[in-house]
Amino acid sequence: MPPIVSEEYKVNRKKLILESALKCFAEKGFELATIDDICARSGMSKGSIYNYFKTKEDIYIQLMNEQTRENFEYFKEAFLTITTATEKLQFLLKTYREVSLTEAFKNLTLVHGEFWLSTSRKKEIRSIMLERYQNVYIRFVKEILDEGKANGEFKHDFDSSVIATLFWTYIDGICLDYAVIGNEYPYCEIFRQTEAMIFSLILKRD
Amino acid sequence: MPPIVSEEYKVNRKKLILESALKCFAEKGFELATIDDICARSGMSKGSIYNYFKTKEDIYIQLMNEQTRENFEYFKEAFLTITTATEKLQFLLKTYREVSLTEAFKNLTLVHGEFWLSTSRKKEIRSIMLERYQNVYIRFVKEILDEGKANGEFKHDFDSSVIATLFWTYIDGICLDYAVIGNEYPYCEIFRQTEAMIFSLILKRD
Amino acid sequence: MPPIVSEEYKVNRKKLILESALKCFAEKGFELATIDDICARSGMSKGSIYNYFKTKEDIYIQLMNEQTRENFEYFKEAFLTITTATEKLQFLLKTYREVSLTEAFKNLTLVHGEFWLSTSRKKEIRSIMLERYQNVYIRFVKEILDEGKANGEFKHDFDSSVIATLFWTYIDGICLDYAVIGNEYPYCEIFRQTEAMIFSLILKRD
Amino acid sequence: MPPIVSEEYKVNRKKLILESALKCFAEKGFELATIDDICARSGMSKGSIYNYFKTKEDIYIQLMNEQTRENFEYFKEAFLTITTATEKLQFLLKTYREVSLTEAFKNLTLVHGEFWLSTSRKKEIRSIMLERYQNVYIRFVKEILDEGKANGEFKHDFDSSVIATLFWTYIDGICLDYAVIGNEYPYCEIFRQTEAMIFSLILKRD
DNA sequence: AATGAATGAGCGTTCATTCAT
DNA sequence: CATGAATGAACGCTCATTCAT
Repeated sequence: MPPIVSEEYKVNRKKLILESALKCFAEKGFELATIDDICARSGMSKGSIYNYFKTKEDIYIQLMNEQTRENFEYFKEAFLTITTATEKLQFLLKTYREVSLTEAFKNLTLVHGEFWLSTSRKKEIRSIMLERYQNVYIRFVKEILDEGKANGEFKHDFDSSVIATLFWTYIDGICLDYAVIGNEYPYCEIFRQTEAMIFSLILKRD
Repeated sequence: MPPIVSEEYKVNRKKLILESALKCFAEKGFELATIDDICARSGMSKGSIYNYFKTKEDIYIQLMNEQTRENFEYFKEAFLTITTATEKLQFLLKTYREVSLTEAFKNLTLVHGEFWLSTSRKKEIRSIMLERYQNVYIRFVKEILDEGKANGEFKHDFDSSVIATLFWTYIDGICLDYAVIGNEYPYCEIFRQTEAMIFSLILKRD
Repeated sequence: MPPIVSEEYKVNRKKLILESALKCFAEKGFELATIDDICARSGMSKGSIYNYFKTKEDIYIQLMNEQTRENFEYFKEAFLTITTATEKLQFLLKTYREVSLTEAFKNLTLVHGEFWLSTSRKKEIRSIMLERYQNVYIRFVKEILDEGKANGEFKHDFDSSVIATLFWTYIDGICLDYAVIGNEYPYCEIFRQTEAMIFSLILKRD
Repeated sequence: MPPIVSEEYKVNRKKLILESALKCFAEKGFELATIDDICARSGMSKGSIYNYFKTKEDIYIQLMNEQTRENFEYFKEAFLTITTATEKLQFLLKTYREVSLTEAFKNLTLVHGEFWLSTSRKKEIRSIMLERYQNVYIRFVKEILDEGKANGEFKHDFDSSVIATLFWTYIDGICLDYAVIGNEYPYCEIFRQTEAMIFSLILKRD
């Protein structure tokens, strides 16, 4: 009657699969990475993996959910000690600027990109992806922007929804191109320039 | 032994394959489109297609070469009657702004995106893609920027290489997100805003 | 070491499994119904089910035994108040004629059919199925026929073994075709006609 | 431009696959026989088989079409020299009676039976099977019966559609039970008895 | 040059059964 | 006796590429 294995055990198994999958996806891309690859990496059997996840796609979805959750928890945690909207936005940008440089993040970006693209043709996951995009990513930045407006930090003559979209579009563009092109990409300059431009759109001029 | 079929014949066959492939890739994506799809569309046999192209990838590469060539020929042609660098850049942006809205271009963007991403993992085509990126795309904008600098239209305190990169990064980001998200994406505002920002970086203030 | 759980408990558990299995088999067919389906329906665990039954096949076998036992108990019970062989046969036919029309029985027929067919290729269960066929089904009708002969109700010029076989062959054919074809099958006419024919074979003419 | 291989070559390949499939299906049943089994038997590769057939199901469907076609061609051919409806029906019954005894036909019956049963749960093939049942099997017998009515050979007080259905129901029942039970089944007596009964339903009494 | 039949490794997924706890 | 996580062989099917004609 009591569970045979602890909840913790199961959580760890799932984590193991997700970690292994992430490595595999990063290495070969989502499509090219096989369930067998994930088995080999995790040391688990095929059947076991399918006990924890419904499909290969499901692994990706949950992987992204986990990552997104961790990301935004990290930001929210940090924001407890940050009072201005300006600093929050700076923190966000700084985080992306710094993490983008790691090899792991570059691989992750490629996987995300691959999935993001495939989204447009796969009806079933499209809504999941778009919902997360709108309700997590866009909303998060929009709230900072609105806070800054209310604060008096930011101007009032911009549509925070549009600027939030623009924010992520630029981040997407930068991360993607950097992930593909690599060190030849003038990453730092582009990032700095973009930050400056975004702030010039929203900050009140002195 | 003279060739049995004329050079022109062969060029036309190749063109037919490329056109068919383009439609197939746009419809289903590069990975999901099959050689059989291309056969069906072109009315040619598999063997025939492999006479003209080494691999499926090769079809894509040559397709992109052709498209890129046509694109920039179009721009160069147009530039014959455009004298200022500012107007050239405006023309470039306007072209992308307008074409991006077409369904066909959105599908094409997805295919390019798919391939651009996969580039990072496939050694063989990586150099081809990067070479084109640098020597065609970046260079083209860079030359306009440098011309503007020389002209006195633009400021001198920016790195035209960086701004050219930034230019395409933003275009990439916008086209990609728009292609995936669709009509919910505030395409026009983002595009206009981006244009304004780019010009604010390079134009001399009055 | 006395048993930890009562015999009654075990009987009930078994019954629960058999009932759940019956519903699952009827719904999806024997092959397509999974042990997990049966778990879900019964609320029991996989391990538990395998404590009571050796294999999935074993579940079917015991299920059929139970059903057959109940069937013939029902008939025997009813026969206590029926004196003539003619009426017994009529009762038997009437029961099948009426029950065949229910959706549940149609699904059951499909499962039996599926298993009956597979019987011919599976050595292990073949003898079980054939034994039941001969010693229960055929014998039951044969005894009625012999009783009728002894009674003077029926003629003596038929082989009761053959007629019993014929009886079930026709019932099989009718139930099966009706179960597959559905409402387009002229069920009533076929059944009535068949009854008439069988009786014309065995009844003494006036 | 001309086909690389002759039409005849392709027809033979298809025939080879169908023959191999039939043997595999007969040996193991449709579900349990694998495409690999068919490959092994035919000496062809998996891909090749899928060049000729869309799915495993498709192999079965075409196999049955071919068999049905051959069957009824055989009957129609024979009927050219048979003038009375009575004799036609007798020929039909005789053919089944004789062929049923062969091991090959028994196996075939099992495969047909398996598929016939599965029909009820598979929407996609249901219509194909039922259409063939009604428009080929039932119609064929019905036409003989109507011919006999018109001839004056048969009575007029029966519904030829119902009797045709009854005809095949009995044939189905007999073939199936015989295929499963084997030599213990009193095949000849059952068949003779059934023939007599059917004719007693339709023949005018002297 | 054109054809298209042949190939076969490879894929994601299923599921009856086992067995450590 | 109960549990349910683990197993892994097996399946139908795909598709880029080859090559005999």
